[in-house]
Amino acid sequence: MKATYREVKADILCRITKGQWAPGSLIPNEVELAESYGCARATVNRAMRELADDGLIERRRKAGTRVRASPVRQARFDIPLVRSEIEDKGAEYRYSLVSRAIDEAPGWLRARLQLGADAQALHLVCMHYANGDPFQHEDRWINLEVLPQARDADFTQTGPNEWLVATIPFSTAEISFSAALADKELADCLACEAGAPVFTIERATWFEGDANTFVRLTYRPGHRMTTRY
Amino acid sequence: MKATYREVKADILCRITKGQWAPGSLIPNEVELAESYGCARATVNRAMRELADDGLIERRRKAGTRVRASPVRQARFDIPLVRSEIEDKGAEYRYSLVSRAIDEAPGWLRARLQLGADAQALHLVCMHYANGDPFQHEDRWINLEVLPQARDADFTQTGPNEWLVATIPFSTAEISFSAALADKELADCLACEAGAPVFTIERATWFEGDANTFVRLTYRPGHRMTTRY
DNA sequence: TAGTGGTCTAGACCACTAC
DNA sequence: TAGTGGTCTAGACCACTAG
Repeated sequence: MKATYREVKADILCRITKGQWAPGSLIPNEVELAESYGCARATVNRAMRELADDGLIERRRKAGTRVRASPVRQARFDIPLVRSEIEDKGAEYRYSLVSRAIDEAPGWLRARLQLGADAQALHLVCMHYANGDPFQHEDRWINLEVLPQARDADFTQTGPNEWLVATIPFSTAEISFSAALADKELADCLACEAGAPVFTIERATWFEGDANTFVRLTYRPGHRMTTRY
Repeated sequence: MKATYREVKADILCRITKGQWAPGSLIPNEVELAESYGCARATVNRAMRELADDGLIERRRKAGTRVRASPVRQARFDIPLVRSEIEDKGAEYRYSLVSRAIDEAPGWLRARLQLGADAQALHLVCMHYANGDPFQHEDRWINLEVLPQARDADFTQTGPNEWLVATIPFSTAEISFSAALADKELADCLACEAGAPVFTIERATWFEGDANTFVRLTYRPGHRMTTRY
């Protein structure tokens, strides 16, 4: 009795996993549960809301709450700065600038970021090392129309990622994961063979409607992103 | 005045993105915010709690609430059933069983799932098609010690995924994304060339401490997982 | 030890929607 | 239109922890 919302949540979860409340079936309403747990309705509400957020149950006004027929599995990944990713493993982080150039944004980039016809972009290629071993290759474009100060920033000592995090408070992003082949240049940087399969993350970010940067991060062969739920 | 928690959340988010509250800086406490928004403290609390869940702020009792210095970017992916993934695109789903065998679990699988030395496993290879085109290759192992009924299940018409979802109410999982090369067999199934880079998802699931299944899902070349935040 | 967030309550009103 | 979840309130007490 006098259960906390955590206890209520755990108990409901338990009943679902044990099969007591089968997939698709209706769960008692909040008032009934509050009575049976001896707590306030708000407490049950919070427990149920979190379960709904976790994708385990489905709630609809008037229709009540049901156990999801096929639970929506959600994987949640943290996308840290490379520096933290490496240092958290206890490895030593090193950064290096491979190349820097200012150019008109190529067509595919203009399309992807919805840029104007003659948009100027800063193109950086960088490498991130863990204990001296190639860890991640970074191919970055920065929109100079929106971030003209990037032109004068020094990217020889620290990566553009850290500069951007400090410069842009927050932004929305589109992120995608895929597999690619290492071409000759990438293979040289990552110290692997050309034709090796590599895991890549692409991310485009916008701030107040304007695209400010696009980056393709390529990990050394064999890299995995792992999570639990 | 009389703001809802959504309005409070939006306003705080706005102040952070606009740079009014810089990364690392202290945010007014709940009581102060409640007064300035003209709402109850619980309303501010809910807004702040959600922002903390989203990784934008950090809260500690007594120390107060701060804007995260480097926001933990979190990407959330839905991992749907392949069937839904395909049908949601408006494509026609088709399933096909490639092979079925019962064997001792190989060493790597026993290690990965912490199985006993002579564990029996059902090994299934399946294909999922979208509008007739190869979409996903499924290489699945089911632990027969825990799920002996899988031995008699019919996997010629529907995939093991749907059977498992119906059989196991809920389970914990470890999921990982990586890149691989298509070998000859995979290439034949996916109608691509051997040596093509492919995106793979591996998932192991446990129910009450016992591993019940391991699956490697391989998508056709060019597949992307995308999300926004 | 004092200040902050974490949680609970009892009650209220509202918004949606299945019937 | 009635039943269900969604949200807000004013107040209370508790748990943690920085100083």
